[in-house]
Amino acid sequence: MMSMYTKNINTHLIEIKDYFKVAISVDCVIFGFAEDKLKVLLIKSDLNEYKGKWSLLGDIVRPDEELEKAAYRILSDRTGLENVYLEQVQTFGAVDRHPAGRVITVAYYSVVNLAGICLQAANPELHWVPVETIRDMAFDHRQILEVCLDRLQQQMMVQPVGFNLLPEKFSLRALQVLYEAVLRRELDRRNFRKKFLSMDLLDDLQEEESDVPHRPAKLYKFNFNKYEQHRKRYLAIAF
Amino acid sequence: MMSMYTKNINTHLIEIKDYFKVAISVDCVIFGFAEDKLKVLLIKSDLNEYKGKWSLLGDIVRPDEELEKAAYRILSDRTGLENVYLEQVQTFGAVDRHPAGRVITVAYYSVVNLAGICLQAANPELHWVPVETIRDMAFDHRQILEVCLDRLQQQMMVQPVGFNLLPEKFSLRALQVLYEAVLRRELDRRNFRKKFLSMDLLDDLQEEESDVPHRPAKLYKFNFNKYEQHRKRYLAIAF
DNA sequence: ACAAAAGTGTTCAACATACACCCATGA
DNA sequence: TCATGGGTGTATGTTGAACACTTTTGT
Repeated sequence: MMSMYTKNINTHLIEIKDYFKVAISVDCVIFGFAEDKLKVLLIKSDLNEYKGKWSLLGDIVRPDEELEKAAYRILSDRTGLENVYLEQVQTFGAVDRHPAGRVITVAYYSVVNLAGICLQAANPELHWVPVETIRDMAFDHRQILEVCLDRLQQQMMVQPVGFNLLPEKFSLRALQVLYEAVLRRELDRRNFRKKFLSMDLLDDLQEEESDVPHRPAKLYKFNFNKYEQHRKRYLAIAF
Repeated sequence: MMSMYTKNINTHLIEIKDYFKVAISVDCVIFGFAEDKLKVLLIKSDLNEYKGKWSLLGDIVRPDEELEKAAYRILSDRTGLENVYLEQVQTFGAVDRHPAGRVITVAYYSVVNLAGICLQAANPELHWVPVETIRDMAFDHRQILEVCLDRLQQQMMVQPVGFNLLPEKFSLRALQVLYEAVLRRELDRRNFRKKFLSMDLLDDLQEEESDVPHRPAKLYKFNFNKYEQHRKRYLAIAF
């Protein structure tokens, strides 16, 4: 029974049937951004059925634990980060989705600044994998990833989630590369800059990049406070 | 044990603890439209704790049942309708949300043409309740309703879900009244008509209203096929 | 003839898109 | 001086918003 809390339900086979008819887990799709690519934090599955395949970070929810708390626990256990952006996406409950029995999983996605993370030394199997290189995954995790990626793309256009993927100080170029990587399309540089500068939510830090082999870019910081105050509501009917 | 399948987890107290550590249920927020008002199908709770309060339609998920199947089952049991629009919204898992123990519930919303529904005679407690009159509800159902209503409002602006709330043949006026009721704001008639007619997704049926004490309106039908083919993808970055 | 809702067009402002040149820096 | 990306403005088309009168029907 103890092992239920210390082992990971996705990487170690547990006879859930002996404890629960139905078990609840949380799976986290943790997005990061590095080398101009969108990445996801994944672990190699230990489970025989899925030996060597990539798996999301997940765990069962403890009987007295809130769902969101469980997601934060997984996140801080694996990345050491607290207070990160986290959002529930969807629940996956296919009867045969887990070989150990009926495991219904609630998927969350998170966006973190990958640069500020020391992966736990205890987990050499943990890797930041570029999203576009991912093919097979364990369980239905490929599908979960897909749905979370869709959600991220939608949110990026409507809320300032992207800034959590960058360091606090960033150039407009970095921001654009990020948007292009997540939305998977090229954007016009002048229009992109115009748009973000005209939103008036980027604080000009009066600083510049250094150590670049070309003209250094100005650095900005996203003003979350100003955003919270001037939040736009969404109006147009269009489909 | 048998009673778990025939009784409703939200209206009859069951000692879940004896069977499961955690139970999974599905709750359906079923929207309808009548008398120019958005309504939800609700039932009076039988549970002592929530005697007389409104409750969503829900039931526990059977061990071998897909989540979505469970939602469809609830829907067709209560409304007799098949093949309706149904969408998963969010999962609610607060530790104390159900007095019978830990019950994690997956919320779905549905939109149906209320006119085509005969409520099951076996359920005199079932009612179409105008959304704006709803105050207290059993459990956390008020919160669930709120979240589903938000989602419905968002979807209405981006996908043609609204048409499922109307009869097959409808006037532009009826469509506008529906949008105004769901989005809770007035819309300009000329702009509304222009927008929907220019989408070119409404088939002019060459029919008119009858028995109205004024000039009869033309009737239209939404062309779902055409929509599926010309689906817009959503582009602008705005927040 | 009157009441009640149907139907219709134009103007203006805001915003998305397309597009090309000069500038600052390090090598 | 060259290579590399940083930084800028204008013109055009589309779309949303505001707004008032005529038409058709039933009573």
